[in-house]
Amino acid sequence: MPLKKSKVVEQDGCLVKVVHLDRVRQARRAGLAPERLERMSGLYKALGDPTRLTMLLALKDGEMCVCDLAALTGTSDSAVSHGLRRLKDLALVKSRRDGQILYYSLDDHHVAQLLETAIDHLDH
Amino acid sequence: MPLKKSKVVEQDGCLVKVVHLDRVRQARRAGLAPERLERMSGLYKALGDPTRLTMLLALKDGEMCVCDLAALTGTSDSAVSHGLRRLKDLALVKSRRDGQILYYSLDDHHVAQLLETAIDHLDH
DNA sequence: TGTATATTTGAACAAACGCTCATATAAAGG
DNA sequence: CCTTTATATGAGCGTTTGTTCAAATATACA
Repeated sequence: MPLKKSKVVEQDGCLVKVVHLDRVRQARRAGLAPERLERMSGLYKALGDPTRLTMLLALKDGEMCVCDLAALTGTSDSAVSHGLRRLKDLALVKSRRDGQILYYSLDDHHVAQLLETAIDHLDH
Repeated sequence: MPLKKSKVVEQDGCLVKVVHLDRVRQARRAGLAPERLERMSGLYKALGDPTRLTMLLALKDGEMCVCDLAALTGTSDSAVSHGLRRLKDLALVKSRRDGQILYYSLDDHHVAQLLETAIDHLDH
């Protein structure tokens, strides 16, 4: 079997070495637009923090308010509030006010599914 | 409708205020073990970087070698290698050697599913 | 064996992150 | 109104992160 050799090609005005130029081009075509890629990694980044993740997993079973989530996660109300804002900006959670209390819950069923899929992967 | 009031309870030797103590206790029971939570957030953290995410999305369509991924992502071979090691430690990718070249691919179908689920969420 | 190619590894450093603290807003009740 | 309670917000700060650079492996080939 003949072994592959690398070529040096121009890319954005720079010289770059590649082994499978066709494969790289295909990946570039199939890849996400920069804006969507940024959104997608931002989504994962938000989920990649134990505190925020604990909140989301808890909200899978029903709505909770800020100070309950603070008691659960063992951090301050402030930290929880900061975290919830990020999750809300990404449409992962939504809130409902009842008097002074804001009840947070998962934004839609996609979010729970997102969590389930990752949990499935945990067991190898 | 009577509005909820917060209680102050003891937790780990500290005083913490909660509104729905029962709800917090339920969430604590249902929650993941610390070790699994850490693994899960570590998984998301690995996906939460544009460079690594670009690699994974590209590998969905077939295996690629390090320098191809470097050309695709616009970073150095070294950066790609560092990234791939993290993904490999989390069983997100696997590698196969053919001569001097290492071909990386998604570890199993779960990974592609993990990516698809997130892409679905992107469109609201 | 010696050179070239492909990838890995560790240290170093700037950038991004999550928390805390102090302060601000919002709603309820006296 | 004024106070209390629940949450939000911005600045500051120590930690983590991703990249680069230099040097180390590993395989192929002359």
